[in-house]
Amino acid sequence: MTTPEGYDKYAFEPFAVTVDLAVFTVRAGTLQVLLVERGQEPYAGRWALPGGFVLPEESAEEAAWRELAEETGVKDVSGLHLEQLRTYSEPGRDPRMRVVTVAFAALFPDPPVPHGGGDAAQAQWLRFNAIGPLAFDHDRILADAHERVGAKLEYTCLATSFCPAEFTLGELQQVYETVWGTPLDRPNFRRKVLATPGFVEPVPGAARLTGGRGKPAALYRAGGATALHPPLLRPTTEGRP
Amino acid sequence: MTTPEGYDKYAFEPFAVTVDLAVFTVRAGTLQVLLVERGQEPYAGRWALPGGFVLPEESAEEAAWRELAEETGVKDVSGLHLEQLRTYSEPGRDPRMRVVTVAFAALFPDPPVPHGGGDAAQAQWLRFNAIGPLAFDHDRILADAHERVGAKLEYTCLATSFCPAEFTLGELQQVYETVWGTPLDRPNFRRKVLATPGFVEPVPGAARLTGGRGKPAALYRAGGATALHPPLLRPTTEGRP
DNA sequence: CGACTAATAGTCATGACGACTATAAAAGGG
DNA sequence: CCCTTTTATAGTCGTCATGACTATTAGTCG
Repeated sequence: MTTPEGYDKYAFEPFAVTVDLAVFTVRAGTLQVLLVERGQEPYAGRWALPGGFVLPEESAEEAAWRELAEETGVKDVSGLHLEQLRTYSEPGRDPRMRVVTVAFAALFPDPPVPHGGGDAAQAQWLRFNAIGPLAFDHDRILADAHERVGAKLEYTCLATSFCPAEFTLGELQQVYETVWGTPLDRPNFRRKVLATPGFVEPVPGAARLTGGRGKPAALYRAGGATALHPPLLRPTTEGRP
Repeated sequence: MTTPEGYDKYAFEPFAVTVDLAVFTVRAGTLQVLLVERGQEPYAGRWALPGGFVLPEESAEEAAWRELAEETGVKDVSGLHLEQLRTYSEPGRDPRMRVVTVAFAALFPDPPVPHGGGDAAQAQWLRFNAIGPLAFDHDRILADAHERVGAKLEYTCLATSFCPAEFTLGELQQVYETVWGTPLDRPNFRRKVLATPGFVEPVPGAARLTGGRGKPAALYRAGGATALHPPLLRPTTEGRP
């Protein structure tokens, strides 16, 4: 038996532990993912999820926050949404050695600049729909992350994490439509969002945003609620396992 | 930066990777958890979740299945529900060394015998409500597992995994009430379950079980569906984060 | 000024759900 | 043997959430 009683330095195999991040954003009605291009074998030239080793004195969560700041080039990433997805540990997932990775899903609200400074290997935003095969098992991780985010939009207020501090209901609806890939009825979406206490609250200054054509929309900001009761279910999705 | 490019044997700290299992069952209207008593320091004499090291040639899932069979003493554990919960990686969670654990939640349908054979350190079933402080961070893992199972009852057919192959609707309702700790209205529960296609299907032989007092109940078995649309929400739980 | 666009305000029928009441089929006690 | 207790099953009723629409308002663009 391999119970954790009386650890023997040689009773177990040491593994490398990494974190991998699936960072999403919604820009111009498209869902985008932060990716890095691999420079070395294996999978040289392929795109991969940003990530890195968990350091000796940090947890996987701390490593994920650190990587999130490093890869996006943003100093203050507090306030972003970051949650653990699951852990991928198949023995052959990295051909070089045994690597166990803790995957995270993160949301970037305000579309940041494509790629900032001088670092050539800086991460880039790519359209979720136009992503070819990724390195390692990152296709699966990304698919799992997408499914998780889509599911969480149903029963949490997560969608506001995709939006800037102040947003219109049209922008919020676009988040849902972009992540789910389904159009929603605008009046019904409005009614549902406004009927959920604490989901959004109107910006008091009677502020209105005049972006382009059409009637200017009222501005809202995220409310205090975190859960949606009852949930805002995806349409036409009958039996979803 | 700590990107996974060009692994150096000494660029990372090796961690021990374990699995920990929160195994639930419903027996006689009480929720019970499989626990082992620790014989050594640290936390000697305390109860802990069963678990063990991930072996060099197996994934965390395979390790969890192996541990599930070992700790319960049941040969064939296929068919049981086992799912990954999340990974706990705080540097100080094991005082001896750096251990990253992948936690799993499992369900045992038919209440197995309290503890089987000769092994003195065999795992035992304890009432969920009467569980003192566990070893390590297992209190938190157990709480997370309980919350996950309770949430999954809402929107999946998971409850049938707590029941034997053939069961009455009263038994199924007792699963919900036991895990959630809330009484449910029997006629409404019936209506909801029977109205969900594929949740349960009646046993064809017009079979009826006469257990004790009262009118005998019809027998059902699990249907083909896995998801519940719309979900069966917990009552009186307004804003749940 | 008028077409176009987008936001906002309704309407209406259906379905799901909570709170009940009523009936049926067994066991057990006098 | 009847009557009470117990549990399963059937049905009712009002409310609320929702999907599918239609209508109105307030701006830009030509």
